This record gives sequence, C-alpha cells and structure tokens, in this order.
Amino acid sequence: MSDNISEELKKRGLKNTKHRAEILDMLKRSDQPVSAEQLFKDMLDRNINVNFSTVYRTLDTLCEKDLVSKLTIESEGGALYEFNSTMHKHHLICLGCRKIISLDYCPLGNYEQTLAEKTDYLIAGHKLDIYGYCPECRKTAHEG
Amino acid sequence: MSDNISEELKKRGLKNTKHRAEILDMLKRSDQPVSAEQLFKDMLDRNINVNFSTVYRTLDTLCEKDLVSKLTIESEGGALYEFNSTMHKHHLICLGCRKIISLDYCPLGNYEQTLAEKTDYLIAGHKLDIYGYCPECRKTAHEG
DNA sequence: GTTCTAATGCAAATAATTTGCATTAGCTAT
DNA sequence: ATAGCTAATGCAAATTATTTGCATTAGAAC
Repeated sequence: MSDNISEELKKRGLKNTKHRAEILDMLKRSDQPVSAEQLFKDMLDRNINVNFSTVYRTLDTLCEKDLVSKLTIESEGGALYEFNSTMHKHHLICLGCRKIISLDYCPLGNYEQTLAEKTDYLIAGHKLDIYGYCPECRKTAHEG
Repeated sequence: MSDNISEELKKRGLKNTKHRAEILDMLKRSDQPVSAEQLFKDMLDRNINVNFSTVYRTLDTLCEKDLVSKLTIESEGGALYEFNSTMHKHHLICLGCRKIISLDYCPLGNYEQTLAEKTDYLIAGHKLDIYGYCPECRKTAHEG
C-alpha cells in the first residue's frame, strides 16, 4: 500500500482507514475497471473483513472526491469503478470476454466546442466507449 | 397508430399485439429516450391496462429485433429506450434538467478504423454521450 | 489517553429488472 | 368465422444492485 494514498485521502479531508486505503489501492493497481462486488470479494479472499455496504459507501465517497470514477457499461450487470487519473479516458470493451481496455487518446478534437457554439450548451464532458471483439474473441465471434 | 408499425413487427416475425404496437409507437413519437416506467405510466394514464413486466419484456424483444435501442445514461436511475432509426445517434444530456437531445452527427471520423488497426480488435460500434448544461440550466448551474 | 466525528457493520429497505407458470389473444390454415 | 397452436401477457414472487437507519467503533486532533 503505497504511501501517497494516505496523502491523497488526507488532502481531501478523508480519514485514512484500512478499508478506504485498500479499495483505493486496488483500483489504482487494476488495469481495468472493477465492480463493487469484485472489490468486496477480493478483500474477503485476503481476509480483510469488510461489509458490502462499506464498499459501496467508500466508492461513493471516493467518487465524490474525484479520486475514483464510476462507469456504467451497456449491458454490464452493475457499475464499474476505476482510479481517476486526471487524464480523461475512454474504454474499449470486448463483447466476447468483457475485457475492458482504457484508452487515453480522445478522437473528439474540438467537437465539444463546436457543439457548444451550435447549441449554446455549457459542455461539461463526455463519455465514449467503443465496443468490439478482441483478437482472441474475434476468432470465435461468429461461431457459437 | 400508423400502420407501418404492424408491418415492421410482422417483418420480424413478431405478433402485432396492442401493447407491442403501442410501445413502439410511443417510442417512435418521442423526441427523447424514455424509461420503462414512463412508458408504463403513460399507458396506464391512457387506460391501457398493461403489466410492468410486459413492458420490460416487450422492450427486450424490440431491442433484440433492433427496432429499439437501450441506453444506460450515467447516473440515471435505470435504462432508457429509444426508437432505433438506422442512423447511429449520440446524446447531449443536460446535467441540470436531465433533458436529452439526440445528435446525428458523429465526430469519430475514421477513428474506429485506426483503432482497429492499432489493436487488432474487430470494432462493432461505439457509444458517445456528451454532458453539459442547457441554455436554461446554465444560468442557474452555479447558484444552488 | 480523551474526545469528537466520520467510518463501519448489520440488517432491513428500495429500485430496477427478471422469471415461472397459468391464461389469453394473434396468426394460420381450414 | 372457427379451431388449433404458440407466442404474448398477467400476476406474483425472485433476483440483483444499491441504499439507508441506527448502534458501534476506530481515526485524528488535542
């Protein structure tokens, strides 16, 4: 559990609790978004006795403080969470194995600005997910 | 209830039932995505006695047959549904009043192809939603 | 250590959606 | 029109994801 986690918590007026730090650490390490259930199970597996509602509440808190972001992927059971690098991310989701890759590049260019001018909206951000089949899955995609 | 609805249903081997046609018609007329609950209530209001599970089942069926598409907007309570014009759509969602505007233009250009080449994924499609504040809401956005 | 409040556990409540099974209503061929 | 077959519906109950109230506990500051 690297130490700047406790820093990041402190900085936002959050107590540095075992569960909180643990959840944040798991998200930080994960290369893809994780569900609340997954986090919960992983903690139990490692004998960290935590309650499910704590996991949800912690995730809520971390999202509020912008340490984590929550995403809702079409047709996933529930929400997923990922560590919120300041960089804005998009996702490439494999429809076969459900693997999710985070993409750094954003193809929108100055579309937001154009849209703002056209609609007079104040644009806050956007969400872009790409769906497809990964190299392994595309082989079998049109069989079953 | 325009008649090509019964056509569209027949074409896909679906029985032309009152509820089914009604739901499809409502979606066709709506200028923005609608929730299952909204559809359900609207029908009750017009004395069309329908069951909630029928609404869900009908929507499922219509989605399977690509007559309707389902969308999950970040932080909405549940899923929304819209008539599936073959045109692919994006959404501009007002964070103030939750109004949703469908956009026809897609700023992705040939990004899907580029990504396909780079990742060796078979790209199936994408989902893009833009968030912001509409002209009415942006006035009050930074007050409350 | 004491004290104060935020964080947690636990159990129960909600909300959204799904499912099993009995009944009914569309379509098809007569 | 009508009989027959199956898909569609109603109803009630089950699931799943998430939230909440309240009593208890554990960080942080002193």
